[in-house]
Amino acid sequence: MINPSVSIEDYLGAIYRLQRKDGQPLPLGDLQEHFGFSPISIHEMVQKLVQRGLAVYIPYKGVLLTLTGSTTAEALIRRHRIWECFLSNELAVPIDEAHQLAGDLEHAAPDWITERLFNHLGQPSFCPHGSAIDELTSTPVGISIANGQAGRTYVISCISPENSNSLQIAREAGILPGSSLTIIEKKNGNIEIEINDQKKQLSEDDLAYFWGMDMTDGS
Amino acid sequence: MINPSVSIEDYLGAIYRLQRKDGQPLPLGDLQEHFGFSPISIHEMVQKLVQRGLAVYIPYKGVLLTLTGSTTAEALIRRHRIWECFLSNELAVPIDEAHQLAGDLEHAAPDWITERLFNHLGQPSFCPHGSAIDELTSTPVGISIANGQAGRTYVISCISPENSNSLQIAREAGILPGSSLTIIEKKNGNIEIEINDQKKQLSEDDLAYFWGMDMTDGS
DNA sequence: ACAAATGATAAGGCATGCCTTATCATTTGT
DNA sequence: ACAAATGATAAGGCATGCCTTATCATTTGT
Repeated sequence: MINPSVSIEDYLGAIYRLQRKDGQPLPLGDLQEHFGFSPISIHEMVQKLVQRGLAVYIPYKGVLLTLTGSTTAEALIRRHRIWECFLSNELAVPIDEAHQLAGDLEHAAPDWITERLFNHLGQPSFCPHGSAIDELTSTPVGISIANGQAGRTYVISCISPENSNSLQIAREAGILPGSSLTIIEKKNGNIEIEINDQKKQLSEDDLAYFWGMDMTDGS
Repeated sequence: MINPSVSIEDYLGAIYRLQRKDGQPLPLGDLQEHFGFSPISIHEMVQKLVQRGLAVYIPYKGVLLTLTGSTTAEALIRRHRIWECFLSNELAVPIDEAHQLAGDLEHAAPDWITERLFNHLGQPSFCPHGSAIDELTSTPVGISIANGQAGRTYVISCISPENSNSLQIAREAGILPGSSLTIIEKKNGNIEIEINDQKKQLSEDDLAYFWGMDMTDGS
């Protein structure tokens, strides 16, 4: 409790990231999908969070973080994003690998070290995939590219939600915050885009991870 | 084995650092003193190293690392020292805290990341307490200050062996590699020194951790 | 409204890395 | 050479975070 274990921290982070903005409890099924553990293991760990006063569990509904849980999760995610900045900006690690490694480093480095790192990095505002470091709960800027219109060009603001899958897709497609992305054509679940002067086909589901602002002239 | 656990790595590192240069086995008592675990736990873990082909155990004598064990330990210690450089040089973390934190980070970051960090840092030759990064087995330069002579001035080359105790003493006394240290007087186990224009009293045992070269004029 | 789907929970298991207690073997000092 | 000190090892325990199997409760869709 005083020192949450790595597992406890991972659960806190997952709940924080997966939670609904409307304050509704997060179904355990969502956590199960996220971690790939058995429902019983998820249930056990949630009970531990409850015991430690980090979460509240409403049977048949889901989990909610308490204020303590939420605060702890925020500190964790802040550490996570600062490490991502370091790995990406200073060591040129691709964003999907940076995300994964930050998941280990965030547990190893205490807050005060991470704050020094934050200053060392020049107090960046955003992590490499575009999430804000100081306003964790801010919603993505613009619209999801899956909802974009053919013929329009969008400047990517962020990749959200941040997970191994979305960041791997981003790396493979070469789409980063700041990239200009043009929608060429949409047809039955697939979208043809132009990015970095290259034409690509991506599924609507994959493009839902990308958020951006319409930068087409006159719009 | 393919992925040694944190504990296994810690044992490898400890054995490598504590091992005799003459190739004699390291008594388990030394490991016990280092970790503060029970003799049985030490014995159990050593058996695990043996099972994994990382060490050889000679009953009533001690442990020896195999080639694999030695190589793995060297990679670990190299990672350790590179992280120490980062924490000390870039984030201005005191060397004793850097040592401790590096003990966590070394397990979290894989070799390839650490190599990028090494390059990012400008391929430093020495870690903050003066141990070589590329020649792990090199013996300290000069003599141990505990064996120094009154009236002589030494430039500190390194603090060895590197452990929480020695590095904490170094930080508290303000002694770092590169520091000039003058021995004022030696009397019954205590040594009076001048460092950074300040006079201090340290025990012979504590000063044994510091190594340096005699820089007195004309010597 | 009721069956089917989903969720909760009890019981028991496993690996890891620690622990204590107790017994037996070897080495060491005088 | 023999007692005392040290080391080895067996047996059993504990917390953590996973697992499977099985049973019971609630919610959901039609």
